Order: sequence, then structure tokens, then C-alpha cells
Amino acid sequence: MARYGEEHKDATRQRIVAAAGRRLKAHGIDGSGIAAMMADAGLTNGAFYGHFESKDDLVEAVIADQLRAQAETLAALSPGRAGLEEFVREYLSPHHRDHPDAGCPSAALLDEIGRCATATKRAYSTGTRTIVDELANRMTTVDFAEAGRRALALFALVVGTLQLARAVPDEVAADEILAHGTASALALIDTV
Amino acid sequence: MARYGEEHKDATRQRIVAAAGRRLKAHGIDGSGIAAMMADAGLTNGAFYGHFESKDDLVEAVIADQLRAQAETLAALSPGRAGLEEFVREYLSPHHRDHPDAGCPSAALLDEIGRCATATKRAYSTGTRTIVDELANRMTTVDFAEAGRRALALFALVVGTLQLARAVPDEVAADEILAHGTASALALIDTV
DNA sequence: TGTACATCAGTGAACGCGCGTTCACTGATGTAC
DNA sequence: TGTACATCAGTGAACGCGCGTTCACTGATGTAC
Repeated sequence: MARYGEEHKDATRQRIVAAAGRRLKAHGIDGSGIAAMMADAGLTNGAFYGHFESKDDLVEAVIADQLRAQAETLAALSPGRAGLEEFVREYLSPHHRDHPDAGCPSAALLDEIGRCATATKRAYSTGTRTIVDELANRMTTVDFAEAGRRALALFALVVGTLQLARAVPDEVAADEILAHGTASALALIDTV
Repeated sequence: MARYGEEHKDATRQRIVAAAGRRLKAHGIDGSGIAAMMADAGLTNGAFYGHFESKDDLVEAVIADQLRAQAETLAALSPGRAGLEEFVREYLSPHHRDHPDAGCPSAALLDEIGRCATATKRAYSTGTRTIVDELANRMTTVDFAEAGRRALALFALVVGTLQLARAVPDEVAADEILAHGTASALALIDTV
């Protein structure tokens, strides 16, 4: 098969990035092999290097793609404080806890990203700044700088809380962590 | 070499656990091979299965050991709120960010622990409860339940913030994340 | 006190396997005539 | 309209390597005589 228009190869690349995003978030970076990610995308391992220079290159593309999508989701929430509450309740829901493959890339991969190459960290850094800005814009705080600080704390809080809930084997205890985390996150938003 | 007292084998096991703790926190669980961890402990790969049933078994022992040590460090801090501030400032320091191998196991490994076997998660869950309790006991809040909730939020916040700081390649930006996180964590402690 | 022996923590080579990566090849397509 | 050809996305086997795990062996030691 060949001789398609340019858009065909782009579409395939995007299919690989999407499939890899799911697998990476479910099994971690070191836990996801190229052959498996390609099979998820309906391809064989050999086709990989026609689309990416290396596994690192794919991971970088996935991180950027995932954060872009997350920023778009945030942008689509209700305006102002209501959107923040929607975000917190969905983020710290049992459903999100139980489906890391479809969820936040930071909760699934953040400590591993900290061990990645600089280019990957750069992609992460850029993408996350957009997300935190999106949260900051909805903060009702008067002070602009304070809104940014608080948005950063909110993001770190929900990421840490979701990771904790996923690392606790007892579902009831994990539910409690999510409920307490939600209360704390809403308190953080509303503190004057 | 052989025919030592019981304490020799225990000491060797502990040496492996300590060395593995450092390597696991530096390179992740999937990123740390048994041969390398044994070499760190001054042994060869073959000796491993005289001490542990499997890699999973070692990881579980390491998690338990790391959290026990962290709880002891917390217990040794100044009593009350002063101890909490010491904790936050050390935890969110550039030094801690730059030395994951000697630092908090949660910041280094939490998302990977979420993908581990139930036994490992159980060890994590138990160990972390002790740590959060230690923080809660220092909270100046009147309400006992509220102290626990706030301690959990404090822990999730510092873990998430440190992971973020490690995932950002620009040192100045990472320093800023740590400074903002410290301010937010102290605000969380002191909010009435 | 001196020697033979049993113990067992540790050695190091080997196992099958999956990893990231390379590469000669395939075959469906759009284009040229 | 029909045929020959160039293109190139994708195939699938192979590369060396490190993984977790197994196992026959080593050799320093404490004990028995």
C-alpha cells in the first residue's frame, strides 16, 4: 500500500500517537514496548521508524498530544469557578482513578517524565503551563500572581491525590482519599 | 563464605534493600534490573533469590522500608506546626528535587506503584497511612477528622509539586514551582 | 591443638524472552504514455 | 481506455542486548572428633 496523499501518513501517525498514549498511561513508559503500541494502532513494529526517530521521539509526541487534548477539555468547561469545580469532581472521580489509560497523563506518568530526556521534559513543561494557565484564568482571586500560584497548587494537589488513590488497594480507602481530596481542592479554590 | 550467624544474612538482605531503594528511586521500577541492584549492594545476580522470592517481593520490601524510614524522619522533626514547616521546606527544596535516589519514595515512584501487584500496594498503603498520621498529629486544627484530611492534602500537594518540579527542564522554572508550592503548603497548614 | 567434614551464602554461566532498532522486501496505488 | 512503471507505507525477520529467573558449583566457616 502506498501512494496516498500526505494526509494518509499524518492520519496514521496520529493513530499511533493516540494508541501509544493509551498504552503508555496504562503501563508506563518503560512498561510499553514499541511492538505492542504499533499492534494497538493496527500496524507491525517495522513501520514505526517511518513515523518516529526513536521511542523517545514518540514519547515526546505523545506527551505533547495528551497535554494539548487535556488543555482543550479544560477550555470547554463552564467559565469561572463552576468550571474549576467540574474539573475537580471529574478529576478526582472513581471513574478517572479506574481508567488511567483514558485519563490525565500527569497522574499516570509524572514521576517517569521526571526521568526522561530534556526534549520530553520540555514538551511536558510547555503543555502543563497551558493547563495551569487555563485553571488560573478561572480562579476568582483578585491578585493575578496569586491565581497562578493557586492554580499550580490545585493541579499538584489533584495529581498527587489521584496517584495516591491509585496506589491504595482497598477501594473504600481509595474512595475516601478521592472524597477528601475533592473537599480540600474545593477549599483551596474558595479560600479568600 | 558461609556459616555466619543469623545476623549476617539479615544484614546482607538489608544492604540489598537499601541499595535497591536508591536505584529504584533514581531509575524507576521497570528501569532497575536485578543484576544492577545486586551489584550496587556488592553482590552478583545469583545471590538474589537466596534473599527474595522475586523482583516484586524485593520491591514490596523496599517500599515498606522506605516508608518506615520516612516516618521515622518525620517523627524526629520539631513538635507541632514547626515540624510541619521544617518538613515542607526540606521536602520542596532544590536539593530534594535534585536527589531523588535519597528522597521521598512517593515522589519518585508513586505512579508506578499504582501499577504494581496488590501486595506492593498494600505495603505502600500501610506505610503512607503512618506518614499522613504523623503529619496530622502536628496539625493545629481543632477538629481531628479535619486534621487528617488536611494532612492528606498536604502530602498529596508536596508529592505532586516535587514531581512537577522534577519534570520541568528549566531550573529557574523548577525553582519557582518549588517556591510557590512551599507557599501554598504553608498556607494550607495555617488556614483556619 | 589439629584435622575432616557439613553447612550454606554467594558465584557466574545459562535459560527463554522481549526489548529498541535495522533492513531487504512487498504490493497497492497514482502517473505517464 | 489500457498498460508499464515508479513510489513508498507497511511487513516481518533479524540484530545484539539486558531482562528475570534457575542451578550446579565454590569455598570460607563453625563444629565434631
